[in-house]
Amino acid sequence: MSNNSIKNRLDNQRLAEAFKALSNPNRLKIFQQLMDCCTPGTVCSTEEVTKSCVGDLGNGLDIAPSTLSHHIKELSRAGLIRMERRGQHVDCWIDPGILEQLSRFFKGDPNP
Amino acid sequence: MSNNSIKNRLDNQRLAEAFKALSNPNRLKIFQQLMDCCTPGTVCSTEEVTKSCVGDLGNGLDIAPSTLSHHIKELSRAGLIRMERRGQHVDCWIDPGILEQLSRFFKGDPNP
DNA sequence: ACTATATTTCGAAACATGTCGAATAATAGT
DNA sequence: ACTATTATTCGACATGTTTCGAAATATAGT
Repeated sequence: MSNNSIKNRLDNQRLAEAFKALSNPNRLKIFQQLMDCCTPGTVCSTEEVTKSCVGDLGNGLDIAPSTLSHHIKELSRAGLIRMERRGQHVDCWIDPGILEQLSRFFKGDPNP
Repeated sequence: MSNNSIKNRLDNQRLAEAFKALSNPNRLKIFQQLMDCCTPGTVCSTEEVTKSCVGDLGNGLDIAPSTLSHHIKELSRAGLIRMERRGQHVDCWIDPGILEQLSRFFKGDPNP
């Protein structure tokens, strides 16, 4: 079976990694915060808000900065979010397309 | 935000557990097999097929029966699948509604 | 009762994860 | 250069997960 025929399709391994990234309550909260504040492909901080996404995403989580950094890196390695340095800060946003792909997986679509 | 806080934490917890259940490649394969063979709410084995779902779900996974049993229990504890004994076998099927709920989560719909 | 098949429970070993604090790097503004 | 802010890396420790094999349980058919 050529289950990799379509490039955009998430195979078993990549899917499992995405779910693993979301399996930690703190990481899931970070992801949800990004879902709330960022439309896919758009950087979280607008022009007038110069705060860093990384720092902001720790609000209400009660974890050390090193732990926050680690979680965000995990989300990035799993392909769920993107990050880019912007001065002192590092902006984060949800990978464009990943929400659609994961949503379709649970619909049982043969072409996620 | 005060009563939402508790509600969100519970939702967050339950969601994280669902994703954790799907974070293991073998468990994900089991779940996908159930997605393929079972429509939600319908027992996998039809009248003429008297095979057990639990035993069948181990096909092609190369894991010990005890490991398979453990994984299926995890999927059940996470609320992703249902199981019921039927004679010697234990039938498994996907929890009706869970696919819709998870699909909607990634669409950002405000839905329990 | 005995046997065969299907599934679960238990104990254990190897490995992975979440978390922290301390140290380090990157950048901006004095 | 110095300092402040932000974010990352590192080492460490406690806890959790994956997996197995052996033993136990459940059920059906003889």
